[in-house]
Amino acid sequence: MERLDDQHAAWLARTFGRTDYLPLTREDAIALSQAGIVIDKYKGTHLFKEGDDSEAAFVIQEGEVELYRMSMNGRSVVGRLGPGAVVGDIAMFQSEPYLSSAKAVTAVRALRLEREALFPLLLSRPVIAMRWLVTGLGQLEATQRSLIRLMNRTVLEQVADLLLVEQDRFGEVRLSQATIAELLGASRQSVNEALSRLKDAGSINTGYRRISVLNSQELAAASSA
Amino acid sequence: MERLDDQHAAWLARTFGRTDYLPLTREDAIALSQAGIVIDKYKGTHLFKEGDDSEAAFVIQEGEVELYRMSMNGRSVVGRLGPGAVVGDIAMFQSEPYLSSAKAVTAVRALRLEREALFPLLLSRPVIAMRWLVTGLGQLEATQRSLIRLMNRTVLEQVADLLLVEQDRFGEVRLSQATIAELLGASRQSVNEALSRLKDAGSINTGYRRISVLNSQELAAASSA
DNA sequence: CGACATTTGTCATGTACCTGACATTCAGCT
DNA sequence: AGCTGAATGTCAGGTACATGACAAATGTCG
Repeated sequence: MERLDDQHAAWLARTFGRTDYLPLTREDAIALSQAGIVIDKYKGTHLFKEGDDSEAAFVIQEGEVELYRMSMNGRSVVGRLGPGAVVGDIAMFQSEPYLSSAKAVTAVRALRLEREALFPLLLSRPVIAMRWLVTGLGQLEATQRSLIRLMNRTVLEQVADLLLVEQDRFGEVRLSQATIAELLGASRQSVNEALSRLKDAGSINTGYRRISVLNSQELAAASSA
Repeated sequence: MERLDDQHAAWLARTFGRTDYLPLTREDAIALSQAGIVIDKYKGTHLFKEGDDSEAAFVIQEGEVELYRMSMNGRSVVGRLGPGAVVGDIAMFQSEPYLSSAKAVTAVRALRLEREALFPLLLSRPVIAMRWLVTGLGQLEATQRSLIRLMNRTVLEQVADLLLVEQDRFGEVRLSQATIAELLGASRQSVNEALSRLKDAGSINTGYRRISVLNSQELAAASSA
């Protein structure tokens, strides 16, 4: 059990709000991991839903979570979050119901932190509080980027920008065109057309649920960032 | 001088990341106000510009600040922030240059906190760190709302939503149509048309640089939130 | 008070994008 | 292998919105 804790703590120190200037001590990391419980969610299930009482926040450890909100005109995806990110904290700190839903798009493992356990922890462990702050501000930055991506831009430019941001270290983006369309609030047809054009220009290559970036320079130019 | 400090401290306790569950002691508030210096900015001047080295963060005390980014297609406004809000912290915590510009749209008074002073303060005063976190998450929430407002919505719906969020306690919004258009990333003409329609429907009244909300219910319906 | 700047109201034209519909291709499963 | 659901590719028609160009109204300042 001790060994498992250590492993978990090391993981947290590496990924949760990672900064070079805020080292997380072993004690800190263990305190964090012991303040919550690890939960597993199957693909497609919800961590929480819009309107639920915000009892807990979640630190994602494995998998990907989609934050979205429903409205009369369908779903609006606010963001997709991976390991190291925090979800559900906004509503919890504001003592209001969750304002968006969080769904596991893959199998997800997360650390669930109840309000009652988290607050004392943050107040007694400043480094954890700072790290939490850093992850939050990281999300704020990403959301600002999404905003900018949408404003004053054609679908072609939006797609180019999204591909640049979303590509992994192999230059690949593993999303269906329908998903990309949802992230951008555009129609799948428009995304398809944009991708075709980028492909014709030689900037990318497309496949089934896979897009590979061939020329970042050209893409950046096409995004008119 | 003591009295001035007290006054300042009381102000900070009231407005900065205000929560009912995290009381800011007088010592905390004074420590915060003494960690930085108060600066004044004339209308139209910049607190910082995109690309500048991120040396400091600012807590707005009076006035309004506009956060925006330039691109090939013109300005994209990320947000407008008033008293109690924090700007410039994202870049500072990430040790990167500012990624957006902050301009005073009115005369602005702000508390300027250098990186070197702020970090020790946050690490030694957990309540301040938590409050900082709360303001950050509040901004994240507002930005998510902006995102949702833009996605899958017509200009009419966007305008209706904006008016609901932006109205003061007298039901008034003091923005020019051009400014609203910029906030939404739409054209002034479209905003004008949307406002005309809402006015015809009796939901609002319009004047020079002023819009008064007459019927929030109808507006909410028109926003299809 | 009158001159000027800002803001609002309205038109005409072009186009990017959405909706809906359908054929084709791909991946996973038995 | 063959079947099935999911994802991609493509077309036609309609529309919301951008752009550009003015006129009218409102505020501001000498």
